[in-house]
Amino acid sequence: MYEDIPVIRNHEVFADDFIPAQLNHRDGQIKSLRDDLKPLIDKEQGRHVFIYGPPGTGKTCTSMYVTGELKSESIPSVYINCWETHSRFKVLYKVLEVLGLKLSIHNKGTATHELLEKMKKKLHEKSCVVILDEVDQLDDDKILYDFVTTPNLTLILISNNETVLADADPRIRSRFASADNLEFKQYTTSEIAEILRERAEIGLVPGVIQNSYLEKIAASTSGDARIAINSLRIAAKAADDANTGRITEEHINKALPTAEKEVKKKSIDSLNEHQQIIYKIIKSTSDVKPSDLYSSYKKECEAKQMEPIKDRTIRKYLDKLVQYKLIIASGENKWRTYSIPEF
DNA sequence: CTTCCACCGGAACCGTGGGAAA
DNA sequence: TTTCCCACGGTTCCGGTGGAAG
Repeated sequence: MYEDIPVIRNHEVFADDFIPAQLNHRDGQIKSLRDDLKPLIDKEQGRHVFIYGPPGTGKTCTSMYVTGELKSESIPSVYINCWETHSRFKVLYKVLEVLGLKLSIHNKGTATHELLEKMKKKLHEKSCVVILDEVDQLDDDKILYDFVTTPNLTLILISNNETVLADADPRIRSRFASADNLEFKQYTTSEIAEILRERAEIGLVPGVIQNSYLEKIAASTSGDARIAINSLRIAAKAADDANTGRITEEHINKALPTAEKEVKKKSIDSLNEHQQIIYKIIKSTSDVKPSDLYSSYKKECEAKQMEPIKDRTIRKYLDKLVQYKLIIASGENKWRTYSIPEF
């Protein structure tokens, strides 16, 4: 009989969507965000917000933290990740769902404009906040116009890219001219270390990890809190599985590269069969020319006895892979080549 | 200078699947 | 049930771009 020596006390603490009770190192942004949304409490129009900054800087977390505070004022907020929910229809559908509108429709058979009308009617009497995470993944910016012309709806747009709105419809841009622009800079190494300490304190059994290990993780994750927290989670899980009762340096060393790969693997897994073939070809041939890519792809399909998709669709897929940052497209027209990013 | 070539990407279109009204 | 409606993913069509070849 083995004695179980747990290391992890609370798994939720290490989940991507965990919101700590006390959010540190983002005081300025939290205050701005609160001010922007404050009018809602007095049944007035809030100020739209545009949040930008590199991954793992607390953009999503901070938004959820502040909008969470509005719950006690019974102001609902709708969080939408535009990676998963990217069509105008689906976004509206989700908003209605959260607003508690009973929808007899499941998915098909209802016109988008009908959903829009329903939403506008509902928001006549009630205000709400809509958070659009990864806005640049929307496949149609009409939805932004829909939102911006809906009274009592305050938008929080989140993106890695500071310039997403630059080529949006001018009517959207003008509405966003008065929006609050909030920049989230990369965390410093010591800030990451402190965030890890906070998580360890509530998520791990006391004393199972040395401070210096937390600092080691912090130092090797270049300001990305999500990767840092995932590293800690993976190391803790390994210690739990090995039943060592504490996290060793070896656990840390193994966890660091795994955490970075995890994100990539997740997106590769979500690709369809054709996209995976294309990805593999690019991976095995550096700087592939489009014509070579098409022919290799067709050959591969023949070998697998599957119907190849058309070139135009391949181009659409390539576009998607570039957005996922799984591949890099360099050069224009004739000189276009595709390759896999370094590291 | 004109034609050709390889590629890009917008727009319209089409078949499919599934809910809803008749 | 049948008929209609509609979102969605993929396809068809095609104009544009810019260097190379004639």
